[in-house]
Order: sequence, then structure tokens, then C-alpha cells
Amino acid sequence: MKHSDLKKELKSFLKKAKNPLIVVLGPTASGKTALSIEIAHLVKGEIISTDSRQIYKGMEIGTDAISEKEQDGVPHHMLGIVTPDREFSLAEYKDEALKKIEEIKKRGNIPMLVGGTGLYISSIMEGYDVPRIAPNKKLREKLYKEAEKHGNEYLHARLAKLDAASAEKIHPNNVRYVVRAIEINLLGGKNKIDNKKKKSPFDIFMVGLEWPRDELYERIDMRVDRQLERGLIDEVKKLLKKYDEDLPAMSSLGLKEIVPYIKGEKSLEECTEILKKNTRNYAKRQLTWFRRYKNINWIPCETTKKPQKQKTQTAKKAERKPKK
RNA sequence: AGGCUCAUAGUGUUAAUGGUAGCACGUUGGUCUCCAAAACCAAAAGUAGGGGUUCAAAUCCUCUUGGGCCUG
Repeated sequence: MKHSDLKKELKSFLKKAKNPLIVVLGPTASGKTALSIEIAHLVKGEIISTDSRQIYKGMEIGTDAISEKEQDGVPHHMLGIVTPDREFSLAEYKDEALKKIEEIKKRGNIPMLVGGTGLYISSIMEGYDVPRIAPNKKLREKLYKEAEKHGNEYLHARLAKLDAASAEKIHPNNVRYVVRAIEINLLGGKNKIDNKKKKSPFDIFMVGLEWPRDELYERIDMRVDRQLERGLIDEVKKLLKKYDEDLPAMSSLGLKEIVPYIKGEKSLEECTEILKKNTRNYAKRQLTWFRRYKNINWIPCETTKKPQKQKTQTAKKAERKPKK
């Protein structure tokens, strides 16, 4: 779909849709924010962030969260709603987000999902039936130790006894998944064997931003540089002072990579390169997730290249390949 | 242009008794129902080039090319 057709497509979608939900997605640094504001203005939309990290307060630079000015009067939800020391689960996210959707509908506006966390998007679009078993730290710790002591296969075999179907789907080395599956079985029993695709409660219009891979990687590199200029290091320092490093929130991109620099273990250049690389890897995983949806309206993007500008490593790499 | 030495995937390698070219990182593809910006799986990709010895060469010999060191 071309960007110029967007308005028309949205209009015809809204005409037919009984329970409309607009989903704006794309890999990190693809420009979702700007597009979402544009759409929100077109349809009277309100935005629900589907971003597992922008949930947290105090990580605005690292997560490249939208500023108030950029919001341009469009209501945003699920942004900066908890402090990083509070663990926010998928189930919780889903409940909250669905509540917001209802409120938005009541106001006569159109709910929009905007963000890059595939799991969160899917959980709402497909109405995931998330097992109501809260993570149990003690049990997890015990299971991890077991895996360490007797090997991953051992723990996996244990899962197989409890729940053969899950065991078959989960690779033994994926200890995190194995532990969770055991946890569900031990603490509540009912498992999610019936993963049948349910019909979505929503009429969904999905828009995605599609970049040539090398250009996307360039955008990522540039964004990281900008984040550093905007004071990423100070932000991380503040977070480190207040919160435990092991918190899930602290594993965010732009945080865990900068920590070694602050501790004096690595140079800033080194940390920056790692951050860029990890962000590129993340973008790749996001794209893999999105590919499961065949009905995304991908808008092709492209920059008209400026000849000057300092070149990033990826740009140089891309250049080396003879084009044609 | 005398002597010595080195050359293994994109990168690194202090991997390979003359006998299946390995590992790490990167790259690419994939999995995913409460850590998901996480965790995990898989694949592609290499002996600088030419000759020779050998049943068999990254490995031994030789020439070429390229890098480093030493000596005028």
C-alpha cells in the first residue's frame, strides 16, 4: 500500500468495521510515531502503546518514547505508567489495554495500537488467553538451579512428564520457557494446549512501515547517536542509582549496553557499537514476528540519500557491495 | 631489491599427530500465550594464487602475490 492511499483505505475500513482497531507496527526506528499521529488525526484516534519498555517511567531517552510535544494533542495510553522496579506482566498489560480500548470506544474515538512488541500486539489482537499463573520467583530459582546441576535435558524431561505437549514444542535449551511451562503446571495446572486461533474480537486494520534492511540499520545507528547526544548516559546513571540492575526493565536496549561504560569496564565507543548491534538484532526479531501476519498493509519507505553525512559502519558495509 | 617470518568464512582464532576444516562474534532465516528491547533454534559462508610430493596436503617442497620484522 502506498502512503498516499492511506486515507482512502482507512476510510473504507472504518465504514465497514463494527469494532475497529487500527494497528501501527514496524521495527524499531521505522517511524511508527509520526505515522501514528498522522493516522490519529485522520480518524480521531487514541493511541495505546504496545511497547513493553515504554511502560516504564524514567527511561524516555533509552526507549525513544514520544514526547508530549510530539503527541500533538493525541491521547496516549500505557506510557510511563509504572516505575522500573515494578514487574509488569503480559496478563496485566492485556487487561489494562483492553480496559483502555473500551474507554476509548465509549468516548467515540478509534483505538489504535502503536508499538513494536509483537507479543503485546498479538495478545490483544488475537485475544490471548494468558494463563493466570503469576511468576513465582522461588520456584523459578529452584528450577534454574536444577537445570544447572543436572543439565537442560533433565529439566526438559521433567516437563515432559508433566505436560508432554508443551515439552514437545519447547527446545530443551530454552530453559526460560521450560521453567515457565513447569511453573504453570505445578501452580495451577491448566495449560495452553488449545492454542487454536480464535477469531479476533476486533476488526483490524494493520499498517506497517517497511524499509530496505540497510537503510533501517542506518536509521538505527543514527538514532543511537542521537540518544547519546540527548543524554542517554545520564538517564542510565540515574536509573542505576535507584534500581536494581537485575530487574527486567533494566535489560532494555540502551540500558544494559551502557552500564559497562558507567562502571568503567568498557569504552563508550565499544558500548555504542554493541548497543547498535543489539538494536539491529532486535529489529530483525521484530520483523520475524510481524511476518506471521499476512494482511499487514506495508508502506514502503525510502530515504533519498544525501551524499554527505558521516557514514556509519553499516553504511560503509552496505556500500562495499556493488549495487546493481 | 639480501635474510627471516606470516597468510584459515565478514572479523578474531594461542582449532585441526599428513587423514571429516573447528570455535566465537557478526550476517541471514526461524520459534514464541506472564522476564519478550527477553530467551531459544537453524542455515549460509573459509585454507591468498599457481605448480609439485603423497592413496591423502591448511599442514611438506616450490614459485607468485601480499603483510610484518631484521640487515646495507
